[in-house]
Amino acid sequence: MARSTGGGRPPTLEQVAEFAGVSRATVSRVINAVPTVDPSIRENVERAIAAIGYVPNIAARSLVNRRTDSVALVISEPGSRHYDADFLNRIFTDPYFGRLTAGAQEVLRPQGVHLVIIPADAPAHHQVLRYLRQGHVDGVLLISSHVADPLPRQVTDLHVPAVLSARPGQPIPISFVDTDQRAGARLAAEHLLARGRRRVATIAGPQDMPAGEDRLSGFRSALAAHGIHDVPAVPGDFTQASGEAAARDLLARHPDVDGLFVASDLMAVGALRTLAELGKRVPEDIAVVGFDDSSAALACRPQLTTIRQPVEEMAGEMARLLLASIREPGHLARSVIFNSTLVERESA
Amino acid sequence: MARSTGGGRPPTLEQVAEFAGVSRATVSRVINAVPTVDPSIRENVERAIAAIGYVPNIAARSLVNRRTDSVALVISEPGSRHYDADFLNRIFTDPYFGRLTAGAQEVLRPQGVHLVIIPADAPAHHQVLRYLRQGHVDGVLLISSHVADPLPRQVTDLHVPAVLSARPGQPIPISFVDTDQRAGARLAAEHLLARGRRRVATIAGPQDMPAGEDRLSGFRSALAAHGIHDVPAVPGDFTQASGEAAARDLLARHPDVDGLFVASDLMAVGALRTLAELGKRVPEDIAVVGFDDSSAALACRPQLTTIRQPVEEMAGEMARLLLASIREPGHLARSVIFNSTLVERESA
DNA sequence: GGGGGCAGAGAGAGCGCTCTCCGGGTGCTA
DNA sequence: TAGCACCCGGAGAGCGCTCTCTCTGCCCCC
Repeated sequence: MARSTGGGRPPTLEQVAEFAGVSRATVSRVINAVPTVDPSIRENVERAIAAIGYVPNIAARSLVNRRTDSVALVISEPGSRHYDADFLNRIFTDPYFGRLTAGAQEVLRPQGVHLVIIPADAPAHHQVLRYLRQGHVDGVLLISSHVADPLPRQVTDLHVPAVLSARPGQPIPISFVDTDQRAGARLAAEHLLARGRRRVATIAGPQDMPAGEDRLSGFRSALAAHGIHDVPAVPGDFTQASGEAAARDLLARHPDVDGLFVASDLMAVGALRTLAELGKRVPEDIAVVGFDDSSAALACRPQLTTIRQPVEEMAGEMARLLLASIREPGHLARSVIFNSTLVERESA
Repeated sequence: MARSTGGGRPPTLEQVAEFAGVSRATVSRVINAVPTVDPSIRENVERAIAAIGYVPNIAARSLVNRRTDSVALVISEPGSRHYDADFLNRIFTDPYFGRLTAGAQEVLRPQGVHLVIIPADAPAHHQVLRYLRQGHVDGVLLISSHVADPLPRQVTDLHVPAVLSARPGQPIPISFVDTDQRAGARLAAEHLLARGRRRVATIAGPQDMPAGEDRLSGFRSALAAHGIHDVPAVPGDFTQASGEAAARDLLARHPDVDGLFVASDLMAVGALRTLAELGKRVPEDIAVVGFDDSSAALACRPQLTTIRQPVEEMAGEMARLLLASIREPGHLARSVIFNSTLVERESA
C-alpha cells in the first residue's frame, strides 16, 4: 500500500502502467471497465493499482470527459434581509432539507454520483454561480421556492443542467418537480368538512407565490363544490408571526369559525398560539389543518393534522431528471407533478 | 454576452487570447491578477473576457495547480444501525450544524474558497473517501463526535489536509478544535448548586462520544468537590425524543430531584415537555440546565439556561487551521481548545 | 497453406490551463 | 550615441487522463 515516496505526488496512470508492464491505455481500460481486456492482464493491472495505491486524478479525467460525477444540491434563499446565520439556522432546523437530501442520495448513490450541499443565501449567490460555472459539478438540484428568487433563471443561463424543486416563479425553460398544491388544499377542505365543520376559513400564503396562490384557490374551489362559497381568507407570509397575527385578525372578524386551513405549518403553529391565548380549544372549538408536515407539526401541541408532500420521492425524481439531462444533452425540460396526502394528528 | 455558438463548448483561454490579440499567457496573467501586465492590455483582455463570456475551466486549472479552491465540510456518522434518512433528519434538525457552517463560511468566503457540505453516514464512508482522494477539494473540515468513528483516521491516511471538530477518539496526528467539555459541565453543576439545588441528576449523552462522556464525568466531579456523590444519571442519544424518555425514566425512579443537568439542549427540550406533563414547574420544582445554547433553548418555554460553546468561532478556527495546512504543506497538527460559558435564562 | 477477420494492446494527440524561460522593446546612464 | 538593465509579453512544455487510430498476432475457413 505504498503511496509513492513520502510527501511526493500521488501516483499516476503512467506509473501503474510501468509497474504492470503495459501501456497507459490499458490501465485506463481496466479502470473504466472496458470489456476488451484480457483477464490475466486485467488482473495484473489491478494488482499494480493496489500495490501502488493509485487513484485517478479527477481533474485530469474531467478535463477530458467533461464530467465530474458529482452534482450540487443548492439551497437558495433570495431575501437580502436575512443574515447568513439565520438562513443556515433555518436550513439546519427544517427536516424538509434532510428529506430532500435523503431522496436525492437514494438515486444518486447507486449511480456513483457524489452529492454536495451548497447553501446559497443572497450574498453568496454570486460565488455559487461561479462555482457552478467553473464546472465543479455536472448539474444542479436547485431548491428555491420564492417567486422573486433570481437564481433559477441565472442557473439556466449558465447552461448547466438543472432541475428545480417547484414550479418556477417566472416561466423559464427548466425541468422541475412539484406537488399538486390545489389537490393538497382540497384534501384539507374535505377533511374539515368530514369533521363536520361548516364555518371554515383559511390563513393563506402570499398570493405572489405559486404555492400560496394555489393552496388558496384549491381550498376555495373544493369548498365551492360542496356549496360553501363564503370562505374568509387572511393572507400571511408563511412565517409563524404572520400566522399569529392572521389568526387574531380572522377571529376578530369571524368569531364563529370552527374549521381553519393554514397554508403552512409554521403559520399554523402561530395560529395555534393565538387560539390558545383566545381560549379556543383545538380541535374541539376549531379544527386546524396545516400544510407541509414540517417538524413544527410534530413539535407543537396539539400536533398538527397537515398535508404531507412526498418530499423524498420528489427529490428522487429530481435526481433522475437531472441525470437524464446530464447524460442526454439536448434533453427537453420536463416537469413531474406529485400528489400529497393528509396526515391526521390531533388538531383536526 | 455571447457564449460561444449554441450548445458548443464553453469558450477557452485560447479564444479570448485570439479575440484580444494577445497570447494565452497574457490572458492567464490577467485572470490571475499578475501585476506585471500593462494596464491597457489588461483592460483590453478584460473586455474580451466579458465579450466572450469566458470562465476558466476548473479541471484544466487544477490539473496544473493541484488546487480546487474548495473545501468539504464532512459530517460523519459511524453507526451502521442508522438509516440514511434518520441520519439526515438528525443533521437537518440540529442547529449545531448550521452554526458550524456559518462559522466556517465566515472565514472561507472572503478567501474565495467554496464550501461544500457532505453528509457521511457509515454506508457512504467509502464513497466520501473516494471523493476526497480524487481531489475534488483541497481539504476537509471533519465533523465527527463518536469515539469509534473510523473516518478521522481514514481521512488522515489519505494525506488530505483535514481538521477535526473534536478531540479524536484515538490519538491520531490531526489538527482539531474542541471545547473543554468538563469545564462546561462544571459550570452547570455550580449553577445548580448556587440555586440551592442539592438533589441533582443528569440526563447524559451517549457514553461512546467524548462529549457525552466528558460532560457526565465533569458534572460528577464538580459535584463531588462539593460533597455530592450520589448523582443519578440516565443516558440519552442527544435527540429530543430520548430526552423525553430519559426524563420520564429518571423521575419515576427519583421523584424528588430538584436540579437537572441535560447534556444537550435538544434533550433538555424533550425533558421540559415531560416535566410539563408530570406537572412539575420549571424552575420552581426542578431547575434545568441544558448544553449547547442551540436555537431550541430559546424556542422552548421556559427558555433554557444552558452552556454555550462558541461553535461559530470554533468552526472559524477550524477553517483557519485548514487553510494554513493547505497553504503550508508540512504544517504540523495543532489543536485549539475553547472555553464555554453559562447563559442564564429562565429554566435555572 | 494462405488470406481474411477480429480481438486486443500500444502510440499519440489532445483536453484547457499555468508557468518557466526567452526575447524584444524601452528608457536610462555613461 | 552606444550599452545595458529592466519590464512585459510570447512560446512551449507539460499537468494526468481518455480515446481514436493503428498495428500485431492468432484463429478460422476455404
